[in-house]
Amino acid sequence: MTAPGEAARRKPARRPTIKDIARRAGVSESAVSFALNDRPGVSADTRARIRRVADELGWQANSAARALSGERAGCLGLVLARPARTLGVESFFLQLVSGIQEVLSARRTALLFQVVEDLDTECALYRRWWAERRVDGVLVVDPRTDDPRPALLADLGLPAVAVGGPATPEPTGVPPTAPLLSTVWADDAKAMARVLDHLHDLGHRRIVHVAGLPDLAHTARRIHSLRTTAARRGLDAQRVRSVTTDYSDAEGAEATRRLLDAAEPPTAIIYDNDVMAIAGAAVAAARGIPVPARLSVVAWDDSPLCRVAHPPLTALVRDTANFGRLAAAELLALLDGGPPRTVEGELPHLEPRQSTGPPPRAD
Amino acid sequence: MTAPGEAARRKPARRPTIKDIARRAGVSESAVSFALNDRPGVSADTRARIRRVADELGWQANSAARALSGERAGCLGLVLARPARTLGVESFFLQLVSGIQEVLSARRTALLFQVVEDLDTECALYRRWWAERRVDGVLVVDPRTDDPRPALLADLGLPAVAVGGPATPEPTGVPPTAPLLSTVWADDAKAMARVLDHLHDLGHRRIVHVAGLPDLAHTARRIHSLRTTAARRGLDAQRVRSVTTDYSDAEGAEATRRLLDAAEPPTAIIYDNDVMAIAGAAVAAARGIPVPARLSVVAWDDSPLCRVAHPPLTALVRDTANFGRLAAAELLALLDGGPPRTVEGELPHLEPRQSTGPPPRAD
DNA sequence: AGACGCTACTAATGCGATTTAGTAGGTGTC
DNA sequence: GACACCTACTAAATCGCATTAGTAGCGTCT
Repeated sequence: MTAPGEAARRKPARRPTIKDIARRAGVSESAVSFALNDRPGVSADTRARIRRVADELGWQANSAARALSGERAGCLGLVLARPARTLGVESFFLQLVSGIQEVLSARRTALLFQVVEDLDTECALYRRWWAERRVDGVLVVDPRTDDPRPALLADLGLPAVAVGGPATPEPTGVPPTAPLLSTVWADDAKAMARVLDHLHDLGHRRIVHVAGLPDLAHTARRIHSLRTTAARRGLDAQRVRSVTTDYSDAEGAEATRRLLDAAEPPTAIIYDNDVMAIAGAAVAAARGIPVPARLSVVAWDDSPLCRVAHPPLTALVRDTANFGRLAAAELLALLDGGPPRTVEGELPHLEPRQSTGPPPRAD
Repeated sequence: MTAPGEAARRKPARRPTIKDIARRAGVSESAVSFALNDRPGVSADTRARIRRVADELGWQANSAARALSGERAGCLGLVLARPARTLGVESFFLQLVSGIQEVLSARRTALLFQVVEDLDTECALYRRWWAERRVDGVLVVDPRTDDPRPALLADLGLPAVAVGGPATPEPTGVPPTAPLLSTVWADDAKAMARVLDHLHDLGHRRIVHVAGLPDLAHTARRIHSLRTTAARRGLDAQRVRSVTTDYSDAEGAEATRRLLDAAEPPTAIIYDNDVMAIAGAAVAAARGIPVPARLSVVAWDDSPLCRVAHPPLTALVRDTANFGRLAAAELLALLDGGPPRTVEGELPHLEPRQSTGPPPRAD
């Protein structure tokens, strides 16, 4: 009657605790804790013995117990706010995540990953994770021009790294609490200038940038850079400009159609992601417009697709996994008490392929 | 001197505990626990009052404390074992994950997601998660024909759902411990039969299946189905066959090149994913082989890319997010003490687009 | 009126670690 | 030899919640 669940299902192996180690090593639990956490208070001999026993038993700290007493959850969070519709073909996130985890796994830190529909849900999730003490910090992606997240996170005291750009250009007004927000970003402005230079040097004068979501910070930076670079080169703002989309293949194709139907169609188009670039190239192909003879195409972000496209697309290549590594390292540094920093990742470089060339003679 | 960290960094808001609620509601902590967990032992009035106070304080259970006392971590795990190289363009996983999380978030369950290099690391990770009590169960993807994971998980007593196919056809030998493994799968065999029927009806007699990794269970099922369906239809096994790849665009393209160079090139190719299909179509385009006039192309798994390709690719469409929902629901049922089950997801359906048509007359 | 049972609670214990406050035992000092 | 002092440990408290074992109060039955 008092029998412990000696039911049909055989009980799986019990997980060893420090108590088990203590008993087998003939010491107290505290000694075990000291030994396994590299704290002083145990002799080298005892420490070695305890370590050996722990290994024998295959002991691993119970993460819940550790989190409860030690303040640290040993877990970081990453939320991706994307309407399911645009959860399309993008290697970006898996690459980023794999880079992040390379760094985290070395530190035995787990990553909580969640896809949500919108920004509000994302914020609610941060609150919940904070209240539940589920994560020690978060990686914030897709920073926006007017972003509520840094303030929220500062308020909660949740350490964070903004991946992809300075979410807040400068702390404005009264800091609510000391923000623990680092930033890892790439110089989109300079990259855009390089692309424009490349096209301009080839002879293009009518260049359109099919941008992504307008309220993302990096989109704003790219648009701004296009404008200033064009001005610097004395290009006509009517002919060198940006149009915004939602990053989907559908809007990329639609924008391309509109552009090609215009009285003075562009001779080069820069797409803010690979999917739109492919979609755009397909539109051109469908209309019998040869690439690059009559239209040059550049994709921001490379992918296998750009390589297998016909013709292969000139692309801005960046090492996304490395970006993830950088971000993870920065967040860990923050958790270790380091100061918030702003770190610049590698500048994307232009990989010329067969989708760019000089514009048709008439232009 | 005894001042609590009244340091430079202002202390972030303290998270309320049940003790705070108990004090404010004038009851004991146990009463609060009962009230908030829908257990008997408190009157309706008191329960309501406690709930109100908890809401006011914005209380959320500390996940570590709950895990420590309540046995449940409130967290599930998903490991993706992929060499970084093939972490390419695939909407499959993000879609799957977003479906999974739709179900989980309703139950306040988090998802630990990790990308690793290989199967061994994946197994090690399961062990660690188990030892650390980090997860209550896991979702196993990419089941293989000879898969070590079911046995390991059964051994650990870690509930799991195999996503994408019966990892073990039937429990063979002595079951180590009662396995808690459910399966969610799609009938790849029937889907393959449909594809083959479609192509056969169009008149194709030389059909090649460019398959993915040969040791994945669903690849095996597709290959087997191709063979038996071909036999049933009286097709020549020399002319209707499968070749395997690693799913990458590079191998997809390479396989296509080899096939097209053969003495009797196929008139139709079925690719096991969208990336290879696009790469294959690009190879055909590069050789001036018109699709579908001289070569029909079918992609297994749809994506925006198939739609924007030129011509748009005929694809086997499946609702991946829904597959994720199904898997998550099954795992939760298992955690609630339900029996392991095998659930069949929706059959993928063929979406004919412009990449398939009758073979050239000569054939 | 006492035994009984039920409701609505409180007190105490445990989960598995970390951490603080002790406490033996040895060493050095004058 | 009394004292301080360090080393190497142990005992006990703690984290926040769940849970089990009480317990007080009240109505009911015989």
